[in-house]
Amino acid sequence: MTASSTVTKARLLELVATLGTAQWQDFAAAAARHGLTSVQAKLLAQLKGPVPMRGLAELLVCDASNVTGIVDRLEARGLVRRETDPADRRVKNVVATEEGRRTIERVRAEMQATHSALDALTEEERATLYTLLERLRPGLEHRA
Amino acid sequence: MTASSTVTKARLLELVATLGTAQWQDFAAAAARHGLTSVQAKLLAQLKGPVPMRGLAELLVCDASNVTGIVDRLEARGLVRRETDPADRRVKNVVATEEGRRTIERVRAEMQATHSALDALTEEERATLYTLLERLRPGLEHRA
DNA sequence: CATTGATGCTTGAGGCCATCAAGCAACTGG
DNA sequence: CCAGTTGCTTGATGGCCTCAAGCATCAATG
Repeated sequence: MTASSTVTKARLLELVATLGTAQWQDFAAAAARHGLTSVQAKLLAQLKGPVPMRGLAELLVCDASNVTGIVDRLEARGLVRRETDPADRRVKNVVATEEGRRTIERVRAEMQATHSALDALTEEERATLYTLLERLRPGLEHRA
Repeated sequence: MTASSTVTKARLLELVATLGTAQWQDFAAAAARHGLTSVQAKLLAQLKGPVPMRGLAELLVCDASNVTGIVDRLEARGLVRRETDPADRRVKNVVATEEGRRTIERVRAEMQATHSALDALTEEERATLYTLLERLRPGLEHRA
């Protein structure tokens, strides 16, 4: 049993990795069609409301100084805006402009490969998949 | 039903994305502990046998000229070797050295977050998850 | 053969991503 | 008011990535 379990686990791991990169490339390709790099699109996707630079660095798991450049480029295209926080003038809150929101929404809609992949499942199967994946989350996320 | 189905689909999509990036960061962190960038590790992971540069470019979905640099850096560290193909002297087959194989094997083993996440499922659940994910593959992969 | 074309790889220029160290501005506690 | 902390930016350095151009080799044709 240990043996067969190990095999299943290794294969499952590989499958998850394969699908993960396929979805990522689907996302990157959709973003590229709108002149965005994947990281720019990912940042834009996080902006449901105003988020300080520091918060973006944590969401993207990278250095804060890196965020400066990414936001610079998005701001230069008018997809994003910096607003200095009135309560603490050190922090700059980043908000998506109307065009930024429209753009990221289109990117999401244009992830055809991902959408068609999910369409291959019935609603019930999607629910099953969801609960299984939900159980994976704690193990994957409690890392720095 | 359309409405609830849509909600489930959007959430599922987001969950898949979240887990995908979490796993990728687990991989990147493990690679970094061995002084490898994520792309270098990913390339190394593809080398079950000799693979020509062109083939690596397809596997990594990037330009061939990019592979040159990545292999250069891996070769400089002795993790990989270029062998010119005897049948066609234009092609260089890349093979992992013994150290390269050992290194990537350690990286795989050290993906603690991923392993512990999978340990949260019973073997039966893993099997279910596997078949569900397997059904997603065709939709995700038949894109250029 | 010799030429023409295609294919595999590399090089160089240019741009983005990523980190680190250093710095400035603004808040905070005493 | 002053020392320390925090949020952001800048500059240096290096890796990733693409495109255009180039060299070497192979394959097909006359």
